[in-house]
Amino acid sequence: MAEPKKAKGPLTIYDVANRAGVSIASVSRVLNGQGSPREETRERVMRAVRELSFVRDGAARALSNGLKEVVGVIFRRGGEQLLEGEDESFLYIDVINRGIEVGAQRRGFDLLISSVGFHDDNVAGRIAALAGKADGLILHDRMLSAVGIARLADMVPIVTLAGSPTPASINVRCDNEFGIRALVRHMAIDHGYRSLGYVSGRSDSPDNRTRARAFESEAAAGGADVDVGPMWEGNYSAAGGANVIESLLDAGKKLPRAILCANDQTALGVMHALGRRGIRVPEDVAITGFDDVPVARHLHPPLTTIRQPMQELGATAFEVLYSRINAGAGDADVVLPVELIIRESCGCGNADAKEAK
Amino acid sequence: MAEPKKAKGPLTIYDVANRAGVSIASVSRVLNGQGSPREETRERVMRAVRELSFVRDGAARALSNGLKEVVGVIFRRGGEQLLEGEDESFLYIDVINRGIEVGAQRRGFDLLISSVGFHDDNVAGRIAALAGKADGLILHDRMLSAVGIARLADMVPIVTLAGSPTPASINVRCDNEFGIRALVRHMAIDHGYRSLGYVSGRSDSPDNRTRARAFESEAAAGGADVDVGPMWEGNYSAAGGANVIESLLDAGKKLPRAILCANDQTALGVMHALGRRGIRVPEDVAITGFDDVPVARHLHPPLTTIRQPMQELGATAFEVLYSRINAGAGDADVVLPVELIIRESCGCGNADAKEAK
DNA sequence: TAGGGTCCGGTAAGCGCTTACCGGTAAGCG
DNA sequence: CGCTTACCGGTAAGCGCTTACCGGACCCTA
Repeated sequence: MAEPKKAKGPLTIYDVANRAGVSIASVSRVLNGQGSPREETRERVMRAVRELSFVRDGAARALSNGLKEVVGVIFRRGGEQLLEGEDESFLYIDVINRGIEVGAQRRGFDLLISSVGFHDDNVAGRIAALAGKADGLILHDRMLSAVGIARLADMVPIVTLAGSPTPASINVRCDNEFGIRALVRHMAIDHGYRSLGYVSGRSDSPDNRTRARAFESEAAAGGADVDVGPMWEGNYSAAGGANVIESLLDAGKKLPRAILCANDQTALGVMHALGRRGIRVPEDVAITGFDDVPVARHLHPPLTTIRQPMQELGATAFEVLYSRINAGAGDADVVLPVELIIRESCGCGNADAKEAK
Repeated sequence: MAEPKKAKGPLTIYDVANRAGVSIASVSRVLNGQGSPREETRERVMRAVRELSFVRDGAARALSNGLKEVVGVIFRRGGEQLLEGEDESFLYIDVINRGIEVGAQRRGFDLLISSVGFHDDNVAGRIAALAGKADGLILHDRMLSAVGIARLADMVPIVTLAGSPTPASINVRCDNEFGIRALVRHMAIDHGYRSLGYVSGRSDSPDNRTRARAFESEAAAGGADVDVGPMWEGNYSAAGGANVIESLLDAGKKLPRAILCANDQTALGVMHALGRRGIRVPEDVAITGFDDVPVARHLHPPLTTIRQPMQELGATAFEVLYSRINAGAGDADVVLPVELIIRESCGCGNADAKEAK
């Protein structure tokens, strides 16, 4: 009864070596494709591995190699409402994360994800813990201040998404400026709307600041009237967008002919609020979004928006990080192109033909 | 120039010990809250940690502790179209994953995620690799056969989602049967529809089989006519749902008064197809979904469906896995309750009042 | 003041793997 | 037939951390 079957306990490379009648070094070499083991040796090892269904322990490999083959991704989750099925913020981040994952897979990396709640204290601690488990980190928008990033950065390589580059980190984003300008031109020139509004995102978001600035500058260039100001401040959420409309209307303001929204979620909220007040889209007020999240095409009317290549954004973020991990250099600010997606909320006729799959 | 600042290279516990003038054991003890270090010792260690912004290496800890504090999640991603912004399957899995993540966080675990494409070979290899990096695995629907699971299971603890329990693994799912029966009753009894159809999901999915069976049995109990058969076979995707309708119509079949769909995605496709043929929902044909993904409420008309507590499903899956990891036992089949969400696609009047946030 | 009990904190082993290094065997050559 | 060269494969060190074990310092009691 001392050793009838096995000592159990997770298998190690020693068990495999025993079974195959070789040394652990040989097992390791075969498994890594290093050196040039004799054909017979390889066979025996592989057979033993198969028979025992052995898998090397990732932690031990990481420790020995100095490479975990894991990248951490960290982002904020909605709010308290998370558990009530709220959809805020869901899509956008998840789509990007999938892009990261696809990119990572190509290099044999896996994604370690971790979210923090809006009111979490000790965000830095959570991030640091993640850093210890990964070879590099990808931070979504607004996770950490520049100094926070700097401190982190001499622990592990950092890439931020939709943030701003810092001396210590690389940033990946889409061409916000081009997108907004295209939207403004479509509204002001193609449709001839003379009054425009912009429902902003969170005011501390770099993406949002760029968008707002581009909006004002392009609208001015087009000679359109512009509505901005504190009443137009949203927060990237549907509720935020709805609020802006509600308070504008409650204050007796007249809405502009067309409203650009900081992102699709906001546009969704805006359209809901408009609907509740009996204001028609696009007949009374034209609406546009930004992002082209999957749901955008299912809204009523389908949302005209800017498509961010979200998957690619993620994949690129990973690739950039990967080369950093391997001591590679590269640009500090990577910008991906966007595309104008015309549907109906801007006032264009039924675009089903173009949208049909 | 031999050691002006530091030898660089990632910090270790030795660097901290040096700086604090104590031994590595003390550093470790302070960091883990083990033993009872003198106040002064604790202070010095903490200060050194802060000054160096030191973070323990996760791999080394994992190796030493025999606990990685990581759970792996694996799922299939859509298809080739992934990169074209297709939304198939997105929501459902992502929402569950977030639930897992929230649950994991409570225990100090992180999520290691990995997807496999539909046509990937070597799925087992990918899963095994993941297993090596995690303390346990959560598998989404249809990742592995029962024998595959059995083999995996003596490597790490396994929990499946929406699958079937096996001797070696635990399964977590929602109460499909109850949900479908509630839907059928609502359609057959409350609305009095006498002919019903069911557009199925993938035929190899346990969830789908249960739903189909419940549909037939409850419809029979209600004395309604039932349309089933090979022409009604979908695959959980919007395209699949649309196809069913197209081919039914092309074959000159008459549609039943109400159609239940295996999930919301399918319902979405069905509604699109119906719309293209000029068939009104719910006036001509009533439609229902299953899942209540976030987009369901934004469809036209808003979709009547069954709400799965998706976040909770995920959180529960984690919790179950966690207790397994800690040698705990527990039920092999965990079932969570569902809820009937009545909106308008079933023929009920505008339900905005109930749905308004 | 000596013996015994408490606490702290240091030393060192070991977690499972990779790999530098080295010794042994076989093949090649003169 | 003896020596060189090549090629495998084994031994052991070390990755960064946790913790069992042990010894020293200090305090209390007799």
